[in-house]
Amino acid sequence: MKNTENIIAKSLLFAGLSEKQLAEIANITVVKDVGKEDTVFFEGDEAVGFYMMLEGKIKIFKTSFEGREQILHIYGPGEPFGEVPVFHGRPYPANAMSLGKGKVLFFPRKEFVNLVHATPSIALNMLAMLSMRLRQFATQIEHLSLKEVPGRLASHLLYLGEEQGSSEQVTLDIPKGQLASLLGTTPETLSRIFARMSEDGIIRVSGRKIEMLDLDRLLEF
Amino acid sequence: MKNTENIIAKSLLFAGLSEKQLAEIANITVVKDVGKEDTVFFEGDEAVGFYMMLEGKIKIFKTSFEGREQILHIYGPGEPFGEVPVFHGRPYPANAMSLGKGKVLFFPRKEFVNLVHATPSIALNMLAMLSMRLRQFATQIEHLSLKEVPGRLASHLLYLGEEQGSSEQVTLDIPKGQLASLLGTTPETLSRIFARMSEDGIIRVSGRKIEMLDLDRLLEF
DNA sequence: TGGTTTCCTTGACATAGGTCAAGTTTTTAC
DNA sequence: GTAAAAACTTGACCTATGTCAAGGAAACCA
Repeated sequence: MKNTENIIAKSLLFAGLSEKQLAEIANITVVKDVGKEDTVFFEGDEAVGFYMMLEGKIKIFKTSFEGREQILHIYGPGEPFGEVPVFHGRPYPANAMSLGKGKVLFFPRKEFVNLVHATPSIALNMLAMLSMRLRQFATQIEHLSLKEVPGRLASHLLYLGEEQGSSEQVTLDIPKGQLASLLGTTPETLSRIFARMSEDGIIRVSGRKIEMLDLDRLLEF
Repeated sequence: MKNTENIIAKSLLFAGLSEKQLAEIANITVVKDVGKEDTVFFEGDEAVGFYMMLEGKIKIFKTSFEGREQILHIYGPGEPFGEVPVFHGRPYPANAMSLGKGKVLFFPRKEFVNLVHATPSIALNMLAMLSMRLRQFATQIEHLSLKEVPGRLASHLLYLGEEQGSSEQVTLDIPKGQLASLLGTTPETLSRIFARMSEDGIIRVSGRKIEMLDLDRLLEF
């Protein structure tokens, strides 16, 4: 339970709260273990609350009738998910599935709404959180509509570079098939683009490690 | 100014507030006239506040390097826009351009943030607002990635049908070229799909009026 | 460690939809 | 009301990327 409170305290959502408030929050939550490929909720399920990742990774995604999948987000420790329906009472807009073994923290809707009413700074943090997500979505829409797959891949690699603090090499944190789904394409196409970029001397791929050999051309996409 | 307060009072964002609170809100705002194709803000501009549409329509959009455009939203009277940067201080994530003559209401950032701090129910309304937008974005991403253009058009027509309370005929509220940009395609492709659906007896198009002749097949997309 | 399952890659192929260009129609403005 | 501008349509063409299929590599499990 130490770990749980630690993650809550460090999360953006609950930043700036007092010890006492944090304890109150931890109090209304329930920890759940999730196994690999466990579904936490399905699109259309009634939303009884939202979650925060404690350990592991979760993907939020939509599925087409034919079975193709588009990942909307991948979240890790400290990041909330499934919070959208909390504020207007409709069902979950997408599916949530664990990418491996892990733990999630569940916040029951009613208790959390009370907490928000009583704690304005949570509301403001949540506003900041949702704003960031809207911004991310706007970028994702832009990329899907206006960029080709190589451009989306380049953006993602550069993003990983920033996140990992390296402009020379990055390590994919998800399987390539999942990356394809995040970029709105298929594993086959992604694989071909990795191959082409390698031939062109822009990157060098070995497993999940990617060396970025030519940042200029990567930026051009 | 009567009209202005009326629109504020009826907006979802300020629903449930007292007369006095509404007057306070109206007090910090400035009305601006916009002409056809006036830009209200550009992507990357520093966000000094946000807006609410009073009269007319505004499009929020991104542009690719080559000049193609993807519309993210089209808003009408009573709907706020440009509010995302208010809550985390970064620049506007997209462009806003008027689709015709109209009026917008400007809310300076600082004053509005104070108001939100002082009025928890505005924060909660805003959370509901942003949640709805996240949901819309999720749907838009789903459609861009997982549906073909005919499917996106069909969804849009059915959506207009609901909005206009008719399952037989709808009237486009924007030019077809703009609709193409909203659906993430080009005018040429959209035009062809209109033609094809007409040939197939699914719809009948005359100018901006569209008769939906075969709802079943429209739903199948 | 060996075997099985999952993941990734590559080839062949089909096609949705983008681009360029040339009308045609509709709208706008004087 | 007419001319100019904008919006829309249609044709020809091309390419990015999806699908199906099969082989290879890597990861996982007992």
